[in-house]
Amino acid sequence: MPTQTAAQRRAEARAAYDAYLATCPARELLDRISDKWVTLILNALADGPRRYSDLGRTIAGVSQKMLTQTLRALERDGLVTRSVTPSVPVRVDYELTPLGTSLLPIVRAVKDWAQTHIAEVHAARASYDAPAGEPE
Amino acid sequence: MPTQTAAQRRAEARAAYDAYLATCPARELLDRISDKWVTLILNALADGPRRYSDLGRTIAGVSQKMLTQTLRALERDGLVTRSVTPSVPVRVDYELTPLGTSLLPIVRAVKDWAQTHIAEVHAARASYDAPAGEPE
DNA sequence: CAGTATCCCTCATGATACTG
DNA sequence: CAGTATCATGAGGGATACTG
Repeated sequence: MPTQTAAQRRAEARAAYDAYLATCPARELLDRISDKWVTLILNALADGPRRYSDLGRTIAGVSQKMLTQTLRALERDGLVTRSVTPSVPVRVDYELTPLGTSLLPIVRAVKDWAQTHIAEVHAARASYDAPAGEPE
Repeated sequence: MPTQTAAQRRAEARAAYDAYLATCPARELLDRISDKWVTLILNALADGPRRYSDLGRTIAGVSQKMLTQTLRALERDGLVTRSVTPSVPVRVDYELTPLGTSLLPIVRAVKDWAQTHIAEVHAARASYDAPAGEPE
């Protein structure tokens, strides 16, 4: 294992990784976090740990598969922790890690932007879709 | 033909937007902007107008199809403008609108986060993937 | 130069059913 | 409760060829 500190690794990362490059691993990570389920799940975890079923209820319309799949990916990437309480029935809580917390303000901003500007976007679409000579 | 176009119907947006609700249009918009090509294109337009081929070169690995398709979607959503200069050969410039500019800081943050924290994420993955009893 | 038009295929996602 | 397993669908996206 290298003797580098996290800070040193971060500094190196900034220089070495350019998401514009197709071959760059940052591309893959960018695609990973540019995901609506990721955005919604991280936002849902903003106020502390939450249970699996609780998340499923908050994020209406998410399938069990996508919820589990996304949570596993987030856990693997070190953005959330998964803690099992061996009670009966079993209880599982998910919580943001420091790394996940560092991403939270950003995905929160994404979600907020979508909610705030949707009317403008819809207006733009209506205008774009309207036939050329269409009167206002 | 119906008196109302699909676009007009969409334009009749409802007041309460909550991206957590599955039926909410904000969900669709969230998914739209949570896209790696959107993130990369908006970032590439940060410093002013750029030509089609210029964008294609900057965002290495993007196919013509995805570049055109994403630019069209962004134009329709009112995030970028498309201006054609009828020279020979033709010249097309894309530029952020005020609405697009309002999203820029956010997608920039997403891209920067990916580039900055990729080493940590990779470390987390290695740790997650390692067999349980594996020595450090 | 800046696209458009096809073909084609993989993978992401949803629905459903089952389990410790 | 918190998943896992399986199947089916279709949208995402690349490669290629053509055009004003």
